Amino acid sequence: MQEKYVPADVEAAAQAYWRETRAFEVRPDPSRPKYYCLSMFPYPSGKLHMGHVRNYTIGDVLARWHRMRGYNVLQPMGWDAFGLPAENAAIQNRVPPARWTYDNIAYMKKQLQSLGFAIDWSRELATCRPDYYKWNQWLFLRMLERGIAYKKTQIVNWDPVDQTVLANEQVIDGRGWRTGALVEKREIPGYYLAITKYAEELLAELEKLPGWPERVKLMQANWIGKSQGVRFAFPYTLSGKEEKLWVYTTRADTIMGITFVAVAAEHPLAAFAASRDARIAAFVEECKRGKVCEADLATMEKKGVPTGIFVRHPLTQEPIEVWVANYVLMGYGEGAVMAVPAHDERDFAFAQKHGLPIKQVIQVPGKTFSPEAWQDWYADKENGVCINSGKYDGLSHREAVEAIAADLAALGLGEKTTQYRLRDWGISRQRYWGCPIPIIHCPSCGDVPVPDEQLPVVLPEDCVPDGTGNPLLLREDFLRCDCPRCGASARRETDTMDTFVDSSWYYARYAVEAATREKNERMVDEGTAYWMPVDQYIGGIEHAILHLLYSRFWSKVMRDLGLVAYDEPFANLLTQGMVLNHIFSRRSSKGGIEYFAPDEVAIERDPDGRIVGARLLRDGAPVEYGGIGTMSKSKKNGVDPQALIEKYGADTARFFIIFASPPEQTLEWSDTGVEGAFRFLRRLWAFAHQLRTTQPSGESSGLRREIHRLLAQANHDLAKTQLNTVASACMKMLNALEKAPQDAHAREGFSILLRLLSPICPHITHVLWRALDYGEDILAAPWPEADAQALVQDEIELVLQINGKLRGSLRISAQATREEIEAAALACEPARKYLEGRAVKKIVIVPNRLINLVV
RNA sequence: GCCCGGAUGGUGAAAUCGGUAGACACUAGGGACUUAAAAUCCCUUGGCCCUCUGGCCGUGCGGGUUCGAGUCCCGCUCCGGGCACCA
Repeated sequence: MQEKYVPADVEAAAQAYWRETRAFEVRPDPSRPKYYCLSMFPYPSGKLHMGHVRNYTIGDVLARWHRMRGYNVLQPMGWDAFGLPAENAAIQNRVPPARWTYDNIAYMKKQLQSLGFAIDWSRELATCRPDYYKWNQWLFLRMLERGIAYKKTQIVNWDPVDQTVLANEQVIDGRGWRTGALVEKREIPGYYLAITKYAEELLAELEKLPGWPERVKLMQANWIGKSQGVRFAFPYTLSGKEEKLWVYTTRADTIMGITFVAVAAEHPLAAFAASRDARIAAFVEECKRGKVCEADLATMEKKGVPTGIFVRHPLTQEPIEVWVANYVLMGYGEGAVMAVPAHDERDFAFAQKHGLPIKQVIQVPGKTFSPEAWQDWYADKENGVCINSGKYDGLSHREAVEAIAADLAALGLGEKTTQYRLRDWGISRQRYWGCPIPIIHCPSCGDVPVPDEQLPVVLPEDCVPDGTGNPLLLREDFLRCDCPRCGASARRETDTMDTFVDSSWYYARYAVEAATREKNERMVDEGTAYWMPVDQYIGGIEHAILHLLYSRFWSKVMRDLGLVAYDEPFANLLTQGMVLNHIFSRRSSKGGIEYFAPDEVAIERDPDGRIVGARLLRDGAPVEYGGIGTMSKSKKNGVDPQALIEKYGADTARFFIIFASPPEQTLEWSDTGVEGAFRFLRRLWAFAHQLRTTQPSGESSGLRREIHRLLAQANHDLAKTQLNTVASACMKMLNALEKAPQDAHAREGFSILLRLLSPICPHITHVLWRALDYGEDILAAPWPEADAQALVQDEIELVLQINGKLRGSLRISAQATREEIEAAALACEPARKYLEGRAVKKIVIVPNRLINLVV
């Protein structure tokens, strides 16, 4: 073995060995437990960034650890290859998205390989390949047959200059990113997937996922947003006709406090009012400005106009005016709400602004109501009782809801219902670089599904979008086709699918057998049945809701079609914290935003070290500081790990990112400390070199006890995926080995250290394992377990507290009884000093830890 | 605005069930080795006080529970993630 640690040589040797032995290509094997370890596949944006390195290193540590513990481990990799950035790149460089994407994949694959991940590359897939997206189309057609996929109108962001639909991300301060034009809302048709049909199951089965973080389950539950309430109608007469205005509320107990009704701008009643009143029409028009996004709607100033239309209170017959308000969402409930200003904060703000009456109908004992200012107790469901509500006075929230629902039902004007916040999933995108929706538009037959035998509908790969709309609209060779039903000439649908469709089932596809992939006559197979569900899924917390919920939904649809047997795709989930970096930007002349990498700017700080501004190094002019945020290509704040790998090697990069912080925690990027990781590996190498050439002498149980103590701790930490302290344990082991005399236990200790470290730093440990003749392949070595015998101690140290304050410590036999400990504590020097003869009232003993004397 | 997290030295962090706060590292300072540099090794490194033994304070802020709180409870502040067309 070489005297000096040269990472490039070590890593080349280890990687060559894995390649030659096909170390990570796996097949189903019923004789061993399986472990499907999956990291979220990357979008091929160009280069890896530190978030990827973190994600895949965490996954690789878990994969290698399980493999050494005897599991049959599958760890695949692929590419989430459709998406907007490829079109942006095309606009900028006039390169077809396909070429840009494939080039990026090739480069990023090399980067991943240089990091030495234990990936079965024979299963690699890219979602932009027809052999993959064929099955998106096939499953979409099955959903269409079952009424799970359907067509309706959707509201999109419209750029009136480019005549194109914009993503929320492309709308900056209400304007199109390229044109600077004011964005409008526009209604267009699109396909939806009825995820709401699965709302109840998606919610209920969260409880069957003990391996998921509580916070993710909580976020999903809130997103699904199940509520029990009452759907009821306000009758009204319009142009001589009896009509009903339906609303939904969870606070039927406040029904006697209604002082107005508010409808969304898109509500039919608003449209009717607008048709006869220019002021209302202008307001409805105003509501169309701005982008389609909940955050924008929620932070908007609450505005509204009265319609002059009155409905009747269903219980009192009192006339109630209908308002059009911008805070009512058409997509939730009925697009209309009863307004009870006294007990709903938004209604309160709206009523105050427009001088509408505020009528208190709930009282919490001991509180005083004032219409002047909102107080949180006004919305209290737990402690309130009805007042000013006639026969309902004195009833609690629950009692009043029951009574009022019953009365409304008796009148035929309402019923108790369950409502979900979750909306159906709109999958149509008016974009080129995505999976074509397999529909043909026939002038006589209408929308006709593409027959299965014509799948896949292949996307032409040579288009170059220019930002002015979907280039497929110009491709006659793609557009023209024959109607499968009547044979007449027809046109293909040009909308493509949301990229979340691609990522909703890729994990099941990785698992199929090679033969199935080659023939491509089945979406999934027995390989899927063997490997699924994923035993450990690892990915960013930013996917806590959408991607994970869509994947759960898609799995359930596949199950109901008899394709798979599992209910849930991911048994255990590790949500990796984001890797953050500073964001710098500047307005472009057109009103768009241009981002700059942190190394392109000079940062200015105030005396407290806070960043107050920055200047672009190129031109010296100021740029705006946008705080810190997740590393992304679009914000140009990603850090390419390449330089790190080239300078220190993959093992150092891997060790450093694992050591830097626990996996679930957000990490503000800084490479301070990389040197320390590298120094550790160099010391490891030097120690191995020296261990090879020295004869052991003497016997010291101290070292063995220390190594096994650290091992027990590290195994405990591994089980809860707290990997940073496993890295620390490795450092502590090396410190202990270096300090101890080279006794008979040094070789055992070092073999434990190598195995414990190998999932994190697989290259150096592979090479040292062989160099020290521990065996042929460290991957085949058994995972080390702590020897309980080695941990036994005769004497322990107890902390002495007096009134909870640390006052000293005492050494005592590990077998000492409670009485012996108490006697020893009372007799020791610090106790006598601090007690000063005062009587001890109480003695608290925490076994093996401390004794606290309370006086 | 709504939902979900986070905050511990100059820095990344540790503290397993409410029980010794700051393990392990980084940075900085001092020293050894060296012609020199690199590398390596040793020492110091939360703040304040003290001649020493040692003492007091300290886990974002303000309260509370407890023999004992970084950890539990209540109320805030700031930062991050998500909000359905970024992925």
